[in-house]
Amino acid sequence: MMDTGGKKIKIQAPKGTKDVLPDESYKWQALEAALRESAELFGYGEIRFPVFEHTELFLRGIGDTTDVVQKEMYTFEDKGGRSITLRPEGTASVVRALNERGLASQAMPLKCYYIAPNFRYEKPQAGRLRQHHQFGAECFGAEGPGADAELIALAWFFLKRLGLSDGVALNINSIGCPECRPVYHTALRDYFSGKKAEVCGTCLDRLERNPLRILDCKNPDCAAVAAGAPKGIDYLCSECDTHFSSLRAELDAMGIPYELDPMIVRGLDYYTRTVFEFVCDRLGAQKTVCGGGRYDGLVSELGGPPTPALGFGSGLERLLLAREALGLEFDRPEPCELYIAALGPGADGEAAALCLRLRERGLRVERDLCGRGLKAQMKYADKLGAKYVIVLGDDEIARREAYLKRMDTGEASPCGLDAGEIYEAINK
RNA sequence: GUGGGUAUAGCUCAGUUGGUUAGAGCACCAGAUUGUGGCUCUGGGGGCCGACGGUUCAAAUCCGUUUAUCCACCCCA
Repeated sequence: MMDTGGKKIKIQAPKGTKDVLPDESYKWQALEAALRESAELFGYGEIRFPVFEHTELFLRGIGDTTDVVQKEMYTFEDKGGRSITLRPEGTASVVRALNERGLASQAMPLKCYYIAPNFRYEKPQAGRLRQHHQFGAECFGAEGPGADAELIALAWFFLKRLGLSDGVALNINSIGCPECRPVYHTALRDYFSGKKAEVCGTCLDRLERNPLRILDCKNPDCAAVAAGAPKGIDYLCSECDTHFSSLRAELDAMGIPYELDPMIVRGLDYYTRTVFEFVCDRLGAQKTVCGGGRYDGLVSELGGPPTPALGFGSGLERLLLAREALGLEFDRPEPCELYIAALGPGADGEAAALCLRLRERGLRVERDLCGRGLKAQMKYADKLGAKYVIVLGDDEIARREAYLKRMDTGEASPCGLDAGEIYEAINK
């Protein structure tokens, strides 16, 4: 709320954005800590990159026929006349950054992760925002199915660590490579061309642009037609087929449960071979909590050396929603350990100094900053969950001694007004 | 971009067939014999009833428009 010439107007957060205030940020911190630890256990190092990029990067990287590029990007011209876009997803930026640094000279495999905001001009709904945050992991230089298995294992690992393994299911598919996919596309086109009357308008459009997407249409009529469509798995070339079955064997060996889902089609054009998603069915319509796959062609598409690669993205907001749906809570932050109630202006300096000395020793200490009376300060200390309280008045300062009161039992014992002594008394 | 629901205090919501100065609970602040929290009691601050326009003697209430929000489609994390 701000006052502009007598009229109060409310300025609210832009559509599709969310604030995280201190009473909730501990959840984000705990979530992020779990994600970072998981990534690092798997040998992934953090990468940081800008929030905006040249628009061209996403046009080439994501594919200019995708919905993300066609209608969801925050694109603008900067003062230098460059076309700039707020990053709608992380993979293109990672590839760009690594190419720029000379990917070919890096030790392979190169594994990195990020936790970063993405921006898409969408119509918000449950689990879908215009600014959302993703945990992403990308692995470069590993062609074999072991990399796919390890990446999926990482996703499985952090989801389990977050307590979501029971609420989440893994679906995998292989959409083939530039060798075998055209064969399948042709088969799909042949199939759907004979059924044009039975599918919806957008699917007719998809038939031209990307017939794979028809398989994913939620329209019941289209789904019925799609059910009889040729299966991509039957058209994989022998290399892709071997890759996919080896991946499944490794997942089986690790005991990671999954379903084969021929309907999985990722909406980003760069995927090849393995695609997968973890879905939480307690989550409403936007229930994919982690999705990714292999993108062997992207690095060279963006000007780098031909490099096999794969990765996933996982939405932090959805992870938090999933935990909430399952009734899981995060530990609250440590409460205040000591509250110093100062009485009268003479005590303020003493209280300020004690607070600083004790904070230097690593203690969470608070004191009155609002000029409140003793009773109000005690109430506030209680609200903070303070474990101890010291009342500092002229008397105590003159005697250099005060009572250290335990808030849970109410008992108080004398304690000298010395940071060291107070610290010892609290930590004994 | 398409469709539906909802807009009253910081939060959760009441508000009778249109009728005086718009309510409760929680939260916040201050008191209940001068320096000690939780329980209880009392009091207080805080809303132009989302915004604009219309009908009416009279609108939080009826009508229209708009904005926001929620949910679904599309797409995605």
